[in-house]
Amino acid sequence: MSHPNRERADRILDAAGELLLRMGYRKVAVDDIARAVGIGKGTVYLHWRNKELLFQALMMRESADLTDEVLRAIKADPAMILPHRMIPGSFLITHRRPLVMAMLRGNAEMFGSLGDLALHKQQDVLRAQFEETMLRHGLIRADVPNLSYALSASTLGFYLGDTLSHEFEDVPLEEKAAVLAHLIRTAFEPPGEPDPGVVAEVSAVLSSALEELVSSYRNGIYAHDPTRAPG
Amino acid sequence: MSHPNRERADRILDAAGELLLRMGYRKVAVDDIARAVGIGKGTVYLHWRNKELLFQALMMRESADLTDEVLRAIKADPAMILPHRMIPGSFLITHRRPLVMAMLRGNAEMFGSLGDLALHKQQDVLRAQFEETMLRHGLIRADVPNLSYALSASTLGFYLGDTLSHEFEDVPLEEKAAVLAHLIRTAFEPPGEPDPGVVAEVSAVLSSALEELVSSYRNGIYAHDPTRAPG
DNA sequence: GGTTGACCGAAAGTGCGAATCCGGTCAATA
DNA sequence: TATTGACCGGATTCGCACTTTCGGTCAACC
Repeated sequence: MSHPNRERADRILDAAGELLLRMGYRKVAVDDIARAVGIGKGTVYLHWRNKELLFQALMMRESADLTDEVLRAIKADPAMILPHRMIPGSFLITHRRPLVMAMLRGNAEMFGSLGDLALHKQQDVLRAQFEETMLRHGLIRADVPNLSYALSASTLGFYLGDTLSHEFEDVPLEEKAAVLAHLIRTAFEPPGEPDPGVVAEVSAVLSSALEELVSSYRNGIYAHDPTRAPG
Repeated sequence: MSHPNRERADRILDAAGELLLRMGYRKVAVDDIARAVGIGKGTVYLHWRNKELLFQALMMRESADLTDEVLRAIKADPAMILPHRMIPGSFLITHRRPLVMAMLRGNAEMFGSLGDLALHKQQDVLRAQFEETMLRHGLIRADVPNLSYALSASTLGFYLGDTLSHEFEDVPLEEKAAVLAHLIRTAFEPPGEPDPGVVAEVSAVLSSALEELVSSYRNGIYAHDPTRAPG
């Protein structure tokens, strides 16, 4: 094997993440990252063609890890796929990842020109599939108008909550998640208990979709390794 | 009467609002406003001690007009006080006022240092009163956790919706309002039809609260007129 | 006495050459 | 042959003098 070793790539991404949080995209020099890892700057370029791809890889890894965490929660308890558990659960998991939070908030000065990373496309596909599956199995009510927008708009405020207004920044995260759970359950789920068989089935479908997403993210991390010939 | 006439003050505020929308707070010179109205710069200072107070008055007037519009809607149909009508209704009314929208979005470059204007205090009082009244009369369910936060967070996303993400900017405003109505009704209101007597009573209470708020705003507009001695 | 616009000073903007930074490369190195 | 860091050049920042803008005042005017 002639291509740069993966463990080193991870150490580079670790350093990049730490520096990104501390100083923001523009003020982090590739040289800083290399020095933090104890390698030469040139070596970094053996892993990614340029700075932007390096940080894209970082965010890919972050997304993969986050998705994996959600996936494990579902494996541990299939009922986690119910919207009123899935959505607040993801909310909590996401909030433990400062890089993802910064990206969601479009933190302009942390991520300079570093675009939307095209992560959204895959996420959008998954979200559409989530909604469709839930609807088909009766786990989301059929009478919600414009479901996609409804879910986005009603969830967005929870994520951006204390970015503006600071009014509720003292409310503990778990309490916010509980509010979100109430909102989702009452506004989007049908009354009554869900059928356990349906839950198991949907859980399986969703797990494999998430697994696919995780590995698609993971592939992306090294997709730009210059020593690998393109497919 | 020796103090500057009110009709002229309104013309000044009209011009200020127009220029504010077109060029933003910093690029609007007091002289521009005066010239647009056809008066001298000094005359503007007969109405407000400085530029900031002028624009605060502008936003006061804007808030008063908006609140008044909501009030008239309630007078026309008392059932408008029901959360699932009041909140989407205010949403629509607010969206027709570009200045208020810009302020809500904290449009930093439109309102330079122009702070939060202390409008929030009065609004917060009203909101608290709204929630308390609704709860007391059973028009909002008692089992919603952290009601204040729940309402804020679930509503916020609708207001900020296409500021970020642009994903749903093609969805017509009326459809967004309909989604919001569904959300509020299912998540915050009890099932079944409300008692018409209760609606009438709450409508009266709320109307007078709104009237008070409107006149408090209106008083604020000229509160800084230097030719008027402070109370 | 209501109104004005010339006037003031602080602050923001402009122009520009010098100095610095930093992404990306590649010949030298181990 | 994997790794490196000196090196290149484009872009950004800095320093600084100069100009312009503009909020706020007030003597003069109607």
